[in-house]
Formats: sequence, C-alpha cells, structure tokens
Amino acid sequence: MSAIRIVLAEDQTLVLGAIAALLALEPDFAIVGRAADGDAALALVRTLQPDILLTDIEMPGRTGLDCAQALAAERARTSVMIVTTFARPGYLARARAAGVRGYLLKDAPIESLAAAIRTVAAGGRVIPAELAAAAWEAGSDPLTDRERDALRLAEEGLSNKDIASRLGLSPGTVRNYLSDAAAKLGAANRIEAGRTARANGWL
Amino acid sequence: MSAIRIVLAEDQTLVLGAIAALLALEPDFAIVGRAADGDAALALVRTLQPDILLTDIEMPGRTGLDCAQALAAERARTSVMIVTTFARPGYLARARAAGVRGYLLKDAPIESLAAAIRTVAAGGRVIPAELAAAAWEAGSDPLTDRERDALRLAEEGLSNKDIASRLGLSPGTVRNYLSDAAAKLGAANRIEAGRTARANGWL
DNA sequence: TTCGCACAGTGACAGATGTCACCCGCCCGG
DNA sequence: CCGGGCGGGTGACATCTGTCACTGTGCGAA
Repeated sequence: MSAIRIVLAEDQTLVLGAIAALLALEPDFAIVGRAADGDAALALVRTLQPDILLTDIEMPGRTGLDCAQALAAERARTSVMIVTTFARPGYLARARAAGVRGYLLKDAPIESLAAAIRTVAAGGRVIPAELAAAAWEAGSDPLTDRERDALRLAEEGLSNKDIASRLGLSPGTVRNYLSDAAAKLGAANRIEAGRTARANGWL
Repeated sequence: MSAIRIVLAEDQTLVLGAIAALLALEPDFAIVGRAADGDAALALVRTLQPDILLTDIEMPGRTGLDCAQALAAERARTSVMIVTTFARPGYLARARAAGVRGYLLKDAPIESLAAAIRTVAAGGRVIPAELAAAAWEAGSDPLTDRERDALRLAEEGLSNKDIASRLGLSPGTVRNYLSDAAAKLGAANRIEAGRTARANGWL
C-alpha cells in the first residue's frame, strides 16, 4: 500500500515547517510539497497531483477557499482539506460549496489531524459537529454585494463620502446600504455591523 | 552536556503539537512541558524551572507578555522567548520591558527557531533587526490609560453613552478622550484610531 | 406579465460624533 | 511652589451617521 501524498499550504513558515515535521512522523504520509501562499499551492497541486491539499484559509494572494474553488472547477483528483484558526460559519459554508472534504480548527487535538487526513484519503468527509451546528444557527449571509463592499470600507474608518467616491456612488446611497446592513445584522451602527459580519465570515 | 529544557505555551493545540514535534527532532532539546494558556504556562514554569519558556502572546487568560512580566518580577531563572504572528511595535516594546530574551515571528524560517533557542540558552538575545527598526519608527505609545479604555470599547461599536456608563464617566468626557486619542494617532475618527492603535500593539 | 429584489438615488430629521475652549483638582518633578 | 500632565467635566457648534419615506431602473423567477 502506497503512502498518502500531501501538499501543505500555510503562510506562517514556522507553522508550516512544524506541521510538516509532525506529519512526517506518520509512516503512511508523504509530504510531497509545501507552499506559503495560495498561488504557489495551486501550482504545486497541478504538477504533483497529490491525494490531499491541506491548506490554511487566510494567506497572501489567493486564499485556501479560492484554491478549493479553482480545483473543484478543474475537477482535480486532489481532495482539499482546510485547517484554520477561525470557526466562522461563512467560511464553512463557502468551503462546503467549494467541495472541501475536511475542515479542521487549529485548536483541535493534534491526533485528530492525522486521523482526519486518513479519513479524507479513504474517500470520507470530516466536518466537526459543533462547527456544523454553529453554521446552521448563524444561517446564511444576508448581505448584498454592495452592502459588503460598503461595510468593508466602513470597517477601515472611511466616511460615507469617502466610501461613496471609492465605490462611485452617492453618499446618501452608502448611508442607506450601511443602515440596511446594520438592520439585517441586528447591529446598532456600522462598527458593530462590521464586527458581526466579520465574525460570521461574511466579509 | 545536558539538554536545553523547554516549556511551550500556545493556545492553538495543533500548532503546539506541531512545534513540539519539530523541536523534539533536535537532540539537544528536551520539551519538558506544554501549556495551552498563560496560567497553565506559569504554573508549569514554576514547578519545572526550565531553561526556556517559549510562548505565544495572544492566549486565553494571561498573555505571553503577562507571563514574562510575572516571571521577571519573581526573578525566575527561566528565560522567556516570544513567538507570535504579530510584528506590532508595542508588543516588542512591552516584551523588552518584561525582560524577554527572544522575539520571533511565526513567518520566520523554521531553522531560525532552533538557532534562536540555542542563542538564548547560551545567554544571548534574539530580536530581528527589521522589527527593532519598525518599533523605533513607530515611537512609543502616546495614549493615556483612560484613552486606551475608551478606545477599546469604541472598537466594539459602543456609543459614547454606553462607554461612559461602563467606565463610570460622563459621555462628554468620553467624547473628549476619543477625540484626543484620534488626534494623537493622526486618525479622522474613532474607527481609524482604534485600527491604528491595535496595529501598533497599543491596545 | 407581474412580483420581488438588488441597485441607485433624494430629501428630511434626530441623534451621535468630532472639535474647541475652558473649567477644576490632583500629583509629581524641577 | 509652580508648571505640566492626567483625570474628569461642561457647553456650544458643526458635521457625520442613522432612519424613514419614497422614486426609479432592470433583471429574473413564478
């Protein structure tokens, strides 16, 4: 029986190296490639055709979710697994939509990583029950594209006028979008709205 | 020659296990303890008296910087090293003040970790030059304690009135604090002020 | 074809926020 | 003992934000 061939993607080099060291201890795993950003990860997967791509979400350039989407579109033979710090419902939903086969949190017990990889390599799926439940409770993203755009800029402290000129809108329209977004999210103002949206992985 | 005795503290269990696996590969290192939060780390250091405490900053309960401060106050024999995601000048400044002997970023090359540990164990210090330079440029925290308090709550989207009642102040005073803070930080409003302060590690 | 909804805008109003001046008391360093 | 900084406060003012109502357009689904 041949080893499970794995490509790792993670922007924090120290963590990348450490996870590689951890997985290398398992006799049935072969770490065939490492990448520090999404574009490098995609390139590696395309040339190496591994069994598993184990990737972080938040990376410079292309995110792990972007990679999963791209590979799904190409009908690649590689199964994508996500390892992330964030238990955001929106991330999980996007991962599911992108055909991701495993979703793990970085504060999960270590043994669960190797176990999850074996499960996915055998054709299974790994999504923690608590996470799935939280995603269910949070529901789906209620925001429209323009509301998201406005909220992203508002988060950075821009005024309605500045946001309007960046988006090519009138300040009044921006005010309406942010007001709508806050209402949908049950927030009292743009700051709270931004925090809520981000916590849910909707930004 | 005996091994360098190390205690690791890191709240993301997966990363903790991975770093432990990585360091365990070095014959002159002995991982004598692991902790997933600051309080556990302190307790371990006090009983085990290791050569090195290698700790993250952002952890539940006590932060890595808090631990360093506590150990410095006790004149402990353990040297504290920080490994963190964030290159925030304020963090580095607080680390220096707490007698921290090494400060590494999680996106540093892997080999540098082992090298840094050996340097610190031999009585040296490890602070990356770029980080030190950035800290120099950013200058020191211009905020007063009350301004920081107000800014922290403002970040969460609370109104002046709510912040005032939480801090036991009048809303006008809160307004003044936030206005002062924004002026000191060169920000146009509370949101930008909060972002700037956080980016610098002043919150 | 009509309904709903995203997108875009205007106008009016209340309330929140930002700015400034100016007040007090306190403590600490020169 | 006097200045300066911090903590705390007031009042006035301008501007920004949040809320509502109401007007359109265009698209896609029933």
